[in-house]
Amino acid sequence: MAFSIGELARRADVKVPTIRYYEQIGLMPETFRTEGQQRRYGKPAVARLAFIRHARELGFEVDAIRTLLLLQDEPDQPCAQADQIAKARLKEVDQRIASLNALRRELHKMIEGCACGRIGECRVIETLADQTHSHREWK
Amino acid sequence: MAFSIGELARRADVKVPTIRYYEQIGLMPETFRTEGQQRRYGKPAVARLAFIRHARELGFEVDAIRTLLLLQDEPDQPCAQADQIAKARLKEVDQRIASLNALRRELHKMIEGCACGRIGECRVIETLADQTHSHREWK
DNA sequence: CTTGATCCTCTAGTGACTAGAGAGATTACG
DNA sequence: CGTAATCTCTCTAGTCACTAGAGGATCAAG
Repeated sequence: MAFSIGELARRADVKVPTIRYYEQIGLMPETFRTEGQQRRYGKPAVARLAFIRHARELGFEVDAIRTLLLLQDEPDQPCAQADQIAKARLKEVDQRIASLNALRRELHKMIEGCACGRIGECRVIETLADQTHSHREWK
Repeated sequence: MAFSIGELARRADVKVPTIRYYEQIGLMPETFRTEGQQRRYGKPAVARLAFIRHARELGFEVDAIRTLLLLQDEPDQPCAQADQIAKARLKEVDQRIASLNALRRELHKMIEGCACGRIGECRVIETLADQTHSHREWK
């Protein structure tokens, strides 16, 4: 039922020291320990940790992830902030999807054009450079 | 025609020391200088820098960006590697889009549900946690 | 030709890990 | 039960991609 930090690392595909680091900065809660002070975890820790990993891979900062986890941790809190946080994240997510789609199209074109031996007119830079300043105001 | 590093920073929306840093690590080419050793840039620098900024925002590592810029810099190189690089990036981009879409749906649901005063069943974690290990093998 | 903004280099600090040392805990086998 | 192999513990230091600051030079406007 309860497993070690190494097992958790394997299950969530995150390195052991990273887990300890996440505990230190408060992303993962402090967990219970054995007599000899070794950490033991249950299944929820796997989901939470896997979530953090994915969110990081998607480029969210730890602070943003913290707020997302807060929504999860306290589902009964009044909507005001939660709604605001969710909306801000949504906006960011939409922008990222749009940018990635633009890049996707360009890469696709490059691969297509590749059939004839040369990359040819490569417009990767223009694709991403020309997205007229989409400043995200939340941090 | 030629402008300063501060002007470049404004146009590409990147901080001045970051530009110098990019030059140092070879993402931005060394540029010409004034008598007094101050850097001067032309328009292409703006596009390149804006591209780097966007790519970084999308979570690409500097090394990945370097390879993308290489495609741009040498459009006549034989297809073999270029094609491979483009394909690897495309795969990654597709995965990111998929993950972001999943997160998007969840956030949307949360905001919808918010109308009635509570967040209720929040499944943000499950959304991103359950994406069965999508190891990217390129670095 | 001065003055204030901008630029130079260099060193050091930040966030988010990642690696390593040295010591203690746990588990698996005989 | 003993002991060897394999974790795990804490702590310090290193990495990557910036970011900030000191101390001084240069530039452009008046």
